[in-house]
Amino acid sequence: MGHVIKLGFAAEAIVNFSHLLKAICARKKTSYAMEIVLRIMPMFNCVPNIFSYSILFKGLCNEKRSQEALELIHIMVDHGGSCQPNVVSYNTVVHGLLKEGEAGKAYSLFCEMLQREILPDVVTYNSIISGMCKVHAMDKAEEVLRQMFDRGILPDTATYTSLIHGYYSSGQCKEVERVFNEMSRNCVQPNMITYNIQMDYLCKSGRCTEARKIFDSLIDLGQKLTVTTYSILLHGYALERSLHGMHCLIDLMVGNGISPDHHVYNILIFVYAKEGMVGEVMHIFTKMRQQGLNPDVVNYGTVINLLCSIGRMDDAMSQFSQMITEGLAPNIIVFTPPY
DNA sequence: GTAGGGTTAG
Repeated sequence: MGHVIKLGFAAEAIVNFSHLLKAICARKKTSYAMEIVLRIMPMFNCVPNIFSYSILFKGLCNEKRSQEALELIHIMVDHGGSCQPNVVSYNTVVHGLLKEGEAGKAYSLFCEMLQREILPDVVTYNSIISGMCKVHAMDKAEEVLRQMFDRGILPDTATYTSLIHGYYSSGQCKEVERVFNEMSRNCVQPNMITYNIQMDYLCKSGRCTEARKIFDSLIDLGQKLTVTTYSILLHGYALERSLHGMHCLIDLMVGNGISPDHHVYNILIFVYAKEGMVGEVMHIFTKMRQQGLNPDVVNYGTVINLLCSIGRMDDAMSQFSQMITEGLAPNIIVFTPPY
């Protein structure tokens, strides 16, 4: 901040402010970022631009404060200043509202952007389609897809990936096949995320072998796999209780230079818990700290759940206290273990 | 040199 102010030249400072705002929002201090945009920047004659505001919108939505983002959009419009929300601003807030289950408000905001003659683009439609797919309203999603074509906006990989995910999770595999065909007809290629969703479905349906075939073919094609892809297959092996498969896969992952993350550790904790190997669970749980990963609320939930299920309530309570000490907010799962 | 969408764990 001192550096930005010392520059004292607003035209250049504005981009530096963007980096600063982004970093502040990443630390979940969006209220502070708002204070900078609305009060401190003007104090230094540095007029916030549309990038500054977009960072705030995204920050608010990430903190589940999309309602406030919506209000800020309205303030900008009503105030009629030189910096007006654009398609990115609307997209960010529409997406945030949908993520918080506010489909009605998201739709109203979508209508507002049309009224202000801000044209929706492929990202706008993808957010809406993905929102529909998440609540398994597949007919509605297909309707929005048609609207999109009517407006001359072509679906891309993300559009089709949302539809594929939606059909898989509502158990309509026949439709998944149709979407894949439509994709290839329209020359839109599946990417890693599409394949991850397909592999996840196969693993959760007890078809790890088929998922593994896709996995291997991606490696053969020289695709850079991420920790997510490994996690999906690892979870598949965990469901099969194939500890051998899991260990081989982790060796492969580490050999390819990818470090285990919270998901990976949690799958390990979970599978050993299911096997009743409590000592091993606690060992993994402490090992993640040594690797510089602080357990998150899901990791604690898994361990507390295990300890309760075997009647070790004192140990469960001590893990619970530790979790609170580390500033983690317990959620409903932590409070509803199977005892 | 600064902003938006689709995937994984209890």
